[in-house]
Amino acid sequence: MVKIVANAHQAALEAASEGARKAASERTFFNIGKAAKASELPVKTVRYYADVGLVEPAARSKAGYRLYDEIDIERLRFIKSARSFDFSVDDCRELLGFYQNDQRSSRDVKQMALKRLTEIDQKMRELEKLRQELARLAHACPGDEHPGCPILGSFARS
Amino acid sequence: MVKIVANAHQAALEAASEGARKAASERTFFNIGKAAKASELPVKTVRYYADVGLVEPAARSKAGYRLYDEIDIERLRFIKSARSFDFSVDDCRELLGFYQNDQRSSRDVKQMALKRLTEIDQKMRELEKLRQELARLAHACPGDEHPGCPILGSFARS
DNA sequence: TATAGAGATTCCAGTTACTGGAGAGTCAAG
DNA sequence: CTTGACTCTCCAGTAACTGGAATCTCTATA
Repeated sequence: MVKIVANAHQAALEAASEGARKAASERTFFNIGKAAKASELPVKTVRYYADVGLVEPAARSKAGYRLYDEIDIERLRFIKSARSFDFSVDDCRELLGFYQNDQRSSRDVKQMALKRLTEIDQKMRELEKLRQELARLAHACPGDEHPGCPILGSFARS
Repeated sequence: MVKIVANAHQAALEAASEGARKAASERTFFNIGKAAKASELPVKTVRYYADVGLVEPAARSKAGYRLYDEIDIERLRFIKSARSFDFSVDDCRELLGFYQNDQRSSRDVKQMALKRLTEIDQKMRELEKLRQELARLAHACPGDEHPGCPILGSFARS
């Protein structure tokens, strides 16, 4: 039996009792609005992830509505987390692949994490340099009604 | 006397008809390649800045070549510096406006610098949080040939 | 049952600051 | 006169969405 949940109240009920009943032949679908809410992503973004083949809905309704099952929603949540670390969408695709592959090695995942980490470190070093220099300039600037300004001066000179 | 560099023999005429911005005598023009080299910007970028009205060439040759004078090149260099602090192109437009306006107040410039500074600080705080959390996860990951991985686990859970 | 309103669809455009490339014209040197 | 280096304009693509238009579809209510 296939169930489609499109109503908020009903969806809540289904979601609530989700753990209790994964009875074999029963399947609960969520349309995009519910999937978005459940994964805390904007609808537009969920649709985008489907478009780029990152998380495609398990099915479509007769009317063409995207239908997400619980595993899809898990995937969406996974992506949301990975994206929050600024992994690119492509990296997310790869991470999701690892996630779904129980033959993976944690080595591969760790490698990606370390790579991302060095990128973050690099970015932070750059920002720190900018911050220092800009702070120095701002500090030297009187910030009054006169035109004399070491910030502009520095930009002009360098 | 008007001096023209880089194949721009018609520039004199055009510049003259535009009205003298430099007292009547010597004017040297550079075509986009020279201007790019002088400002250490890619040709494409210089052209782009012209397109978006950030730094428009003082003149055009008969054949339609962009002709930059020294002041233009100063502007390009100014923009390059400002951009290196990650001021947006719009902010650069504003900063350039200040730079070229001797009625400016250093207050306005300083305000922009401080705003940029808080943005940088904000970004650094975010990155620092990411870095810590990701480092924690990576540290906890064995990085071996087994599938068990706290990084994936964390993404799945959160 | 008619209908209003919420929510879904696709497709297109815009965001930022460029960058790459095609096809064509221009210039100086040999 | 040809060659090669430059330059021109215009179009497309980048990353990861986001906004909006025009058009269904579903459901709750009068």
